[in-house]
Amino acid sequence: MSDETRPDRYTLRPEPDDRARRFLIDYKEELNPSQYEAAVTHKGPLLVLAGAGSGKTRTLVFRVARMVEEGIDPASILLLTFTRRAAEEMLQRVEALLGSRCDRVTGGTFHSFANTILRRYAQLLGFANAFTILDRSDSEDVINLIRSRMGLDKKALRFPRKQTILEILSLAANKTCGVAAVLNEQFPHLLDELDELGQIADYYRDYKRERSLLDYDDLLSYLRELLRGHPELAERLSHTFRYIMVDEYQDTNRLQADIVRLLAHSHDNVMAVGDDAQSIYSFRGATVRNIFEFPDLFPGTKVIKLEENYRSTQPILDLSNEIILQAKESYTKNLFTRREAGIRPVLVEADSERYQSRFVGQKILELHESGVPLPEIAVLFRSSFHSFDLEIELGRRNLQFVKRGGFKFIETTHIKDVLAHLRIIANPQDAVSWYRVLLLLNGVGAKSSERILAHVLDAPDPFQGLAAYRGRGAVNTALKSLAEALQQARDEGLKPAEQLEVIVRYYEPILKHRHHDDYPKRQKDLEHFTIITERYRSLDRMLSDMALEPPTSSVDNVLATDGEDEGLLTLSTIHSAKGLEWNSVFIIWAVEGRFPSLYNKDDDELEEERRLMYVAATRAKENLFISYPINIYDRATGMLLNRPSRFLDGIPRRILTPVMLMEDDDE
DNA sequence: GTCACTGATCACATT
DNA sequence: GATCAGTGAC
Repeated sequence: MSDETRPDRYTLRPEPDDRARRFLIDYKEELNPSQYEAAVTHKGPLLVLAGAGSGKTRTLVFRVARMVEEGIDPASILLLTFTRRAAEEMLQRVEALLGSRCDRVTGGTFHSFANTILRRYAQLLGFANAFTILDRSDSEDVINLIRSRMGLDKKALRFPRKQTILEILSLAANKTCGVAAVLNEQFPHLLDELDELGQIADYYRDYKRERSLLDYDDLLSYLRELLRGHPELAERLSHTFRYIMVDEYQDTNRLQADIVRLLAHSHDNVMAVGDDAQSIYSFRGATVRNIFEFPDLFPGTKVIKLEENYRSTQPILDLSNEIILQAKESYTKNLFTRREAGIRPVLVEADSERYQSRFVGQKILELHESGVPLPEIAVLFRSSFHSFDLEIELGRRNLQFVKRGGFKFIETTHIKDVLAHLRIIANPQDAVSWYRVLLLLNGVGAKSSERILAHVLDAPDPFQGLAAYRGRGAVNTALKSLAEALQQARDEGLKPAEQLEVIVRYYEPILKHRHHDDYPKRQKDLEHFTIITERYRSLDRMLSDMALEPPTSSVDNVLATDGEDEGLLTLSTIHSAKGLEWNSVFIIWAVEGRFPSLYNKDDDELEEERRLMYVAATRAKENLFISYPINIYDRATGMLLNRPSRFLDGIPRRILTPVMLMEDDDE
């Protein structure tokens, strides 16, 4: 529908001050003029360029509240965020303002939203509704299988590894371009393999389709396909969700933009919020261009900038501005604050990683003693493994922490193993899980599992098929006990946690055999995992959640599950720190080779690393410490890391104060 | 032909 | 810690 033909009956009421009283909340009092403007503009496309700490979340919260107060049905509001947590937090804050009226707002990530819609309409695309979601390592397993079936692993010249193949296919999906374009742009050295990669892509797509498997990208791709191919459904959904808000728009990709465009097709009521200076997810196909092209996608877009920073003191902002000022491209905003006074950020050079860790540990204790609560302190780093040494140091000082980012609990082999059994129960056609489960059996390798699987999937009831299969000797007994366990766990009357217990009981001997060294630790993990699953009533729901929004804590932190971070210090990758803030922030490993990482060499990648440093610095409210160890030998590359991060080059001492570490031998 | 085990090699960020 | 190639055992 063009702009002309669309009836636009909405008129913004004039608002003399006395009229404002009809609202419970005094929006003008609560928000600055730009924020207010954003909160009361409900019709038509709106782009909010919100700088770091500019009260973006607050604006979104008040905007939802305002809509509900104006009588807009909460069920017609869709809030798409980067993590489920972000959505939950916002909706809780709205609830605090208005009570439970707003609990019918739909909120979540693009992926979880796609999952919800596809569970309902997947059959329109020829999928079973009980599809299984493949996480990254599942997808890699499939790629591996295909690669060996196509005989590409035996090729004389080396063929790319499964991670690389998947990365290429994933980028092609997210940027909605062909494999050839991805190769041209990012993997020119693999252009010779274009044909084979294309074949793998086709094979992979068909393989998943036949078995009702969807990877992360499929959730989005098929949602788009659904909307494009079924206009009447698109119309209906568009009508259901008449007010759409997309947070962190700078980290969305072309595919997501397409979805937003289609969803809003009948009304154009879309608010995109983001900050071009904080775009840090290009590895997921996100491009900062997306946010700039929003007005092209939605002609007539109103643009609002939020430039006042309420988070950080002036000295912290000075440093942040300095970091981003040196970027090659320039950004749209200039942040300012009224929090003039404050402590200057500090740059600490340490002789070794140990000294860096000791400095951080000691400083954290000092801050804590001077009254900063531990949950108000965070240590940020480029890569998850950068904190290993510090974790030991913190343990020594009895400082407990939650770690965000990095390997997740849910991704460990033993958890994935038991989940695979449950996934078979939920989707008996799930060949990926069948493989995983069969390969666990002693005497069953790649070949026999293919044979067994062919037999199993051919049977009208795969479980009967398994029970009927005749293997040789020990293999046969193993298969029988697997069949038995699956039958038992399949009982409709069981809750997910109980089903899991059946599987764990069956799996324990396998675990013992395969991981005899750290068997007890892994067994504890499994126990803990059953506790996590107790809140679920539906197996499908639980499995989707585990794939899309798994418990956030990383491996060793399960005990502080999803840690409402009570009393705990935070360790986090910068990526996982997006949108968060702390009174005091440490950025460690600010050294060339680690940050920026050695793997990112071209200009665009380096620009993104710079934005990453900017994101890190702008997390701090009052205290910011940047540190780097010097003269570190990097074994992986054989390089000596001996220069501070280029992003700190040339920053005047009055903005970033270098500090010497003094030895006070306490050991 | 098939599988299990050993030791060398390499490791960025995430829905 | 996970993965891969190589090797010996059945």
